[in-house]
Amino acid sequence: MVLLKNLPKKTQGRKRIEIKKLENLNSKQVTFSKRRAGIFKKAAELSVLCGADVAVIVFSTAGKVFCYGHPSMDTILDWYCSGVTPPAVSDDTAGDQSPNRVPVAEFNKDYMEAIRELEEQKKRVAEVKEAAKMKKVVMGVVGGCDERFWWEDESVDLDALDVQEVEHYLIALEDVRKKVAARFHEMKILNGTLNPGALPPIPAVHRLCHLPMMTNGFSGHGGQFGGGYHGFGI
Amino acid sequence: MVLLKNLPKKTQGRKRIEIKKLENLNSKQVTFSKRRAGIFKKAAELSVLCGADVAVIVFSTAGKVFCYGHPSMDTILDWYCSGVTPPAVSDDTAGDQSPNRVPVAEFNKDYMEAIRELEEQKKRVAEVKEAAKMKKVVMGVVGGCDERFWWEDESVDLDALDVQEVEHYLIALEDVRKKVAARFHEMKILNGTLNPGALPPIPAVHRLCHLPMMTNGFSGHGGQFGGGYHGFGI
DNA sequence: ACTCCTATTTTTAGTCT
DNA sequence: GAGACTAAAAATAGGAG
Repeated sequence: MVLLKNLPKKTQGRKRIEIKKLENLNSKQVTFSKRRAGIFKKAAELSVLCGADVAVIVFSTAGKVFCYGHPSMDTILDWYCSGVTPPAVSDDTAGDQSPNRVPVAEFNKDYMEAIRELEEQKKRVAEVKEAAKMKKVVMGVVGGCDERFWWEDESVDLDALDVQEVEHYLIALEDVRKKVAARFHEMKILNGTLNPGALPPIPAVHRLCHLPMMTNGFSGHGGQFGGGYHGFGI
Repeated sequence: MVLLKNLPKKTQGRKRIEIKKLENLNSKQVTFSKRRAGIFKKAAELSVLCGADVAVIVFSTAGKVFCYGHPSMDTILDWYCSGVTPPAVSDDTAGDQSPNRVPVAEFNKDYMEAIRELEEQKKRVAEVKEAAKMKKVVMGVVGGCDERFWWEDESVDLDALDVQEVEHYLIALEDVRKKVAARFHEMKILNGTLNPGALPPIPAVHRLCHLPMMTNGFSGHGGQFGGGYHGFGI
């Protein structure tokens, strides 16, 4: 048995609305923000819960773009556009047939694959080649292991590197930053605490779906952590 | 005053779940279906309510693809990928700045050149890998901090960190990146490669390629939900 | 535009068919 | 898998700061 008092209502609460174009500019903007955040959150949850890979792109009427992608926008669009079958997961359902794919446009599949492979190779070269140097420099900032190593004597001095080395270094570094940033964004989205536009965006990749030749792609598939998000206010 | 009888509950109703990978295959599939539908519905509602243009791509773990797009998948991806500016629309909200759109030039890297470069890189990879192995071996012998290159996916488990830790990590990284970027810029200037003041040091954070464009945002949706949808089982 | 609030609507986890 | 059902969880409209 519960006795319910007739308390005065503080707000009228949520109201049902019809799903039709909102005419009021302000409420349209507010709704856009709220629901956009809602969709990104749902997308992130879907990817975590079900191991699904998801991309969401939203254009506001003002033409501003917002997107979310796991493991990254780049990866999903690559898969989608190229018709490449994404890697199956171990606990995959058996008896899966080839995915029905919707080729977005004509493009050169071989070219895309070559580019992707090339970028991967480049990345590996850059990472491995600059490994020790990179670690040294980063350790200086991040701190951590204070052991001394054999390579510490050769002080990693940025001045000692040539332009190309520094550039490689920078590219690898940017890649790491992307991974961490992506993970950070995803965590915030899952957290529901995301403040759109407040954080540095994940650099997206140049890609053409319909044009004959593809991008030089700084491809760099966002990495295994994914979940990139960027946007710029409504 | 309301008297509530203690009726026997027919089901236990919805239960709270943690947002983490679902281990049970069946419930994962069911959840995938339900939530996927939920996201598509939300996307459609967003586009109707706010006149937004939206695309959603979902890959199941089985590699099957599902997507929704308004006005169409192709349109959204074209806009997103190419940076083409869609026609403006009267309905457009004021105050749109149509900011620095990055031209998508630089796209027609020649296929042959890409292949050739790929071969070159492949050759280098072998030797660089060898060098890396040696370094690792030496590191192992030296002992102490037995971590591998910290930025390798295996050695830094971002999933194991909480939001604050990742944020800290990110800040530190960004710091390093800035230093390297500054050095890079300086070198290029010294090199004569770059005219002083010509460009900001590192585009990283500004390197978005698909910058805001005007949407045509035509809301003359055929039905309540425009957009296309297709998909075929999990 | 963003945060906080709360009443209400909407979604969905679990179960059965 | 796909539907139907229920009750609890989550999202959100509207208002205030």
